[in-house]
Parts: sequence; structure tokens; C-alpha cells
Amino acid sequence: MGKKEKQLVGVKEIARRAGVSIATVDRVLHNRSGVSERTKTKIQAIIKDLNYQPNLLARRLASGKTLNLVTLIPEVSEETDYWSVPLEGVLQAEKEIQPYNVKITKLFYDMNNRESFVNQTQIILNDKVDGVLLAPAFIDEAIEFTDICQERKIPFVFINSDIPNQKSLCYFGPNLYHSGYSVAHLVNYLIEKDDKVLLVNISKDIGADHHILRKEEGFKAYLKDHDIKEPIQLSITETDYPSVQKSMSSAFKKHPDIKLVFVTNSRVSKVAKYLASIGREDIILIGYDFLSENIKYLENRTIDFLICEKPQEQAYRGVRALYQKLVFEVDIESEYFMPIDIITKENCQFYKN
Amino acid sequence: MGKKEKQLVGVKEIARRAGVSIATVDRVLHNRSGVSERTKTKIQAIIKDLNYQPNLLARRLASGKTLNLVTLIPEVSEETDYWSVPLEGVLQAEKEIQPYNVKITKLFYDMNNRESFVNQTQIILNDKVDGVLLAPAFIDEAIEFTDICQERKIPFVFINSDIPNQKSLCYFGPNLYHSGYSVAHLVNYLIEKDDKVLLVNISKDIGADHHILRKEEGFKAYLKDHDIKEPIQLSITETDYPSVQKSMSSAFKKHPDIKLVFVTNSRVSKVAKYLASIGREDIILIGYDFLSENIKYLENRTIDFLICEKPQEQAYRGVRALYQKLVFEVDIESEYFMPIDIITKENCQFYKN
DNA sequence: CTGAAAGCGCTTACAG
DNA sequence: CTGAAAGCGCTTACAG
Repeated sequence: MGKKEKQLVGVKEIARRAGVSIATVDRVLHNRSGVSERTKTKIQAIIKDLNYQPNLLARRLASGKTLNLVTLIPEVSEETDYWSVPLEGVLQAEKEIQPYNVKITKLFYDMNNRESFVNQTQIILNDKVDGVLLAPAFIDEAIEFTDICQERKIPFVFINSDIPNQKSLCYFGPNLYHSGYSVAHLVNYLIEKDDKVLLVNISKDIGADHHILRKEEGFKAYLKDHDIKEPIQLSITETDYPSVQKSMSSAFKKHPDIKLVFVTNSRVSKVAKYLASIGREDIILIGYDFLSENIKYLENRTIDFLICEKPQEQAYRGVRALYQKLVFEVDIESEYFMPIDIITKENCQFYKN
Repeated sequence: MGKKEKQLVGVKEIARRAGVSIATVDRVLHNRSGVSERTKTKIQAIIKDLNYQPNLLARRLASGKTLNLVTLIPEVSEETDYWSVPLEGVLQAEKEIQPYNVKITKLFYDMNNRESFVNQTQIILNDKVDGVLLAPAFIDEAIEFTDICQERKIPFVFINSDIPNQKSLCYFGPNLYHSGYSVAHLVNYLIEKDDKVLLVNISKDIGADHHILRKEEGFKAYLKDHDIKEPIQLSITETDYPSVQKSMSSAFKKHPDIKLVFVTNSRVSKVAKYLASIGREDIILIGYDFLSENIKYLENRTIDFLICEKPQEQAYRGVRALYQKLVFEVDIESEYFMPIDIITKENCQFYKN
């Protein structure tokens, strides 16, 4: 490493030019009160003139402050281990910014329990917190919580799904409509005209499942835009395997000539299990998310394509955005849509969530 | 931000416990000479005991050193603007680590001029340099250069293409063989058995073009592994449009029933131009790289799939790896293969290079 | 082989 | 409204 050529501009130099002490310069730098308008203007002019860039290392070292960030996402459940992936992203970001005096408190709630969400937000609000990362599964409660954050000027980011107009610092997640639209585009390459397509939704409360609804909408919109006939639809409202098996079985009885199945979320592995059990790996199966259960079926070619929108990176970027904002006062774009990745048996070994 | 609870362990505390001065602790911390074996052992025990983690902010602030990194990649040429993308990655990384006293010198060479590469490596070697990022287009010259780097203990990373066994800190780039293999897997979904596939190589010196050769190898291997008949092949050794047009034209005269064309690099836009000119957008066209020229043809559906391996991220990660190694002494994995991304008209708007 | 002192560029009480 | 001084946790000459 080379010796640093003497830093040309620092608080010292500004103070010298203004004929004041560095303490006063510091006050102006941080918009603190107790400086006469006259000195303030003078110092500001010098700061601008010198194009002063504060030394952030020194700033953080001297202040001796710790940045307190909180993440609140669903806990890993037996239903799906999806949420272990965003958590990885939080941990990765934590590892990287740890050296800069940042503390990340990781809180979790139960996706099937509205109250658990509210409880955790209470905990956050009772603590001294500088920034929040949130996966807002319960919309109303999330709005209530983030309204308070906004009052207190605590920046927050959403991941996984957005609540528009809620003044979040940023949203990191999929564009769900386009995700479905893109899948249909791919499907268009994979089937012949008039081939039967089955669209499967698996969720306990499909009507409230924003993810599923928007993807389905996009998927169908593409078909309509391109004069492709509508898919057959199947809604499965119990997520255990026997329920999936039963529903799939009756659908296939009715439509034995289905060529392609599209499952609108990560439960695709259950459909894969069914297709494997009846020896119909020839049917093209498309679903969501790079989870070990799904990859297993991708590798044995029961699943043909997995769509994935980098859940780990969502959380990673979310934490970093908070850090950038709070430490460097960097402006953050208010929306960051993740890429819509297409994963196959052959490229999956290089995929990064 | 919360006040930091008093840091429990620092050089001061270690010095106190060892009954020595902090200067001596510092010497042990950095393995500098001039400490008796006895004190050294004692101090090391205490360091371990306290699980001492140095404050990196303080370290960099006090040392007053600047880290000098150099990047050496091809310049943007009229042939292709591919290399503007990795440059973006360098600039992004620079922006992020700028606050930590890192200087990045960006050097470029002419892909068609071996000498220009050597000249630039000379410049690097004459300077005080802490780490190097290199896109090693000229293998022999790159080996010679990196041998010297190794002697001088200057860490270096490769991007875009690897030179195995050269003891680089890391390689960030595609696994070319698997890239071709993955494309063939995709092709398998897109054609019927016995459909004709045309494989097109466009390069001034195909025999020396590692990228093309390995991708072709992987592509053919898949076909062989899956009993699919061999592709028709076309080699075009002049990269201007008239030459491409001429070669394509005669290939299509010979094989009017070609169903799918695979171009093994970013020159796919020239083939797209040809297919558009003869009104054969129905032919499935697959090529490489997320470049504006290619995206144009993707959007009008002349190109159907673009394969991309995140050239921006390659460079970004390369720079960060050097930084992590030099500042934090973090261990770096010696190979990082980029994902093999499949881009279509519909998901391209969210793609990140 | 070892230590006392100055300093990196800031922030933070405290005093006036 | 303003400044002198101490300090953040290290590193770096310099002296012995």
C-alpha cells in the first residue's frame, strides 16, 4: 500500500480558512444548532468550495456509535423452508458490514399467525432502532407498523412483496405480474397450439395470496395477448401431500392429455412427487424457487424449469440499502425488481439465490 | 444509533494484561520482528484468549495508507462493446470501496494487439501495486506477467476466462463447457427430433478462441449424451456484416430447413440482422450476451434466447475479492463460476448484467 | 528487544 | 454562539 498523500481537505483546513474551531465546523457539517447564521454561511461556502468529503472511517470511529438494524421476516416452517434463503442474505450482509459497527437484530413471525407479527413489531417499536427490513405478509398490520416508523423517521425496506405508496426506502422483490407473463412466454416455446396446460395454485388462502394472484394474472394476460387458449385451472387449498395428490389425480382423470403443468409457487415439488408417482415425468412441469426439495426433482427431470427471483439477494440488498442510507446518506432507488431467472437441470449448479 | 458499549478488548487491554506496551502488542499482531519469543507467546495467548478482533476502521485510519488496485481489461472496440460492461462492474466496486481509501487504476489493452497487453503489464510492474484484476486474453503473456506478480506476492484475479494452475486469488467467470451444455439442454426442449440445428462460430481466429471452442464442445457433448444428431456447423472468420451475410446465405441455400441457429458468442446480432433481412424470424435464434445490439433483436423476437454470464458482476466481484483479501485478510474461494442466465423478450427488462 | 508519544480525521462533552 | 481538550483504537517513527 502506498502512503497516503496528505489529505488536502479536512475539518482542520476548513476551520483554518473560516477562522473558527473545528467544533464549529462540525456543527455546521451536521446541521446542529448553535452557530450564527453568518459563520454558518461562511463555513458552508468553504465546504462547497473545497468539495469536502468527510472521512467516514474517522467519523464512525470517533462517534463510537452502533447502528441498530432489525429484520422481520417469516420463520422457517414445516410447510416450506423458503425463508431460510432470505435469512442467508441477511447474514451475508451482516458479515460484510459487521466491521463498521452495525448490529442486526433478526426477528421472525409465524406466517399463519397475524398476532405473532404484531407482537414482533411491538418489540421493535419498544427498542432503539435505526432501520427496519420487513417482509410484509400481513398488509394492514404492516401498514400500521410502518406508519409509525415513518413518524419516527425510521427508514424501512420491504422485501418479497411490496406495499405501494407506503413510503418505504425501497422495495426489493419480484415483479409478480411480469413473472407470470414471462413464464407464459416460455410456455409458448414448449407446447404446440392446442396442447392442454394446467395451472395449479396451492395455498391455504389463495384469495389472499397476493403472490399467486398476480402471477396468475400475468400468465393469463400473456396467453390472451398471444391468442393462446386458456389454461385448465386447479386450486388446492390444503398444502399437505395427500391433498395435492387427490386434487391432481382427479384433474388428470378429467384431462389425461395435459402436456404442461405450471405451479404458481414453491409447492411445485408436491406436484412433482405426484407426477413421478404416476410415471408421468414426460409432462413438462414448471414451478417456483430454488429450494432443495425442488432441485431434487429438477435434477431427475420431473421438474423442467424453476423460476426464481433471488430471495437471498433481496434480503442482502435490503440490509445494504439501509446501511448505505444511514451511514453514507446515499439516495436509494425506491423500487428494485429482481431478475426473473430460469433454471434448468443443466444451469442449476451455478445458480446463486 | 446507540452508544457503543465500551469495547471490551483492544490493544490497550491486551497490553495491560501482558504487562507490555501497545507498540509491542502491535508488533505481535502484525508478525513483525523484534519481539522476544517469550513475550510473543504470552501476547499471542492473550489475543487468543480474549478472542481479539481488531477494529478495522481504526487500523485503516491510523495507517494512513491507500490501497492501489489495478484492472487490466480489453478496451471497448468497434467490433463489440462487450467490455464496457465489466468496466461498469469495476466502477461500481470502486464507488463502494472508495470511502475506505482504495484507489483503482483502470488500464486497457487492444484485444487484437498482443503488444498492447504487454505494454500495459509493464506499466503495472513499474508501479507500486497491491492487487491486480486481469482479463487474460493472451495466455502466454498473461502467464509471464502473473508469474512476476506471484514472485512479488501481489494477488491477482482473473475474470472472463481462466488460466488454471496459475495460482490466481480467484477466477470469476463462466464455466464455458457447461454453458454450451446448458444451451443444448434448452435446445432439446425447442426442437423436434431430426430438426436441423445450425451452430455458428464467428471469430477472427476461431482456433485460438478458447470461449468458442469450449462452448461448442459442451454443446456437442450434450447432443451426443442424449442421442441427438449433430448440428450443421458454420465458421465465419470475418466479423463484418457482409461476411456474415454471405456465409449465412450459402448455409441456408444448402439447408433451407434449418429450425434453430445457435451462435456461440455475442456476434449473434449479425446473424439476427441476416435472418430479419430474409424474413425468417420464425427460426429460433440463440446467442450470447446482454448487449444493446442483441437486446434490440430480442425485443423484436428475431433472437429468442440470450445466454449471459453477468460480465459486470464478474468484474465487480473480482475487485471486491482483492479488497477483501488485502484489507480483511479474508480467504477467497479460488473459483467462482457465474450463473448461466437465460434471457428472453419477457424477462430481459429485469436482467442485471 | 521495548516503550512513550504523536497522530490518523473526526466527535463529544464541557466550559465559557 | 464558540473553542480547547480528550478520545475513538489503532499505527508509526523515534529513542533507548
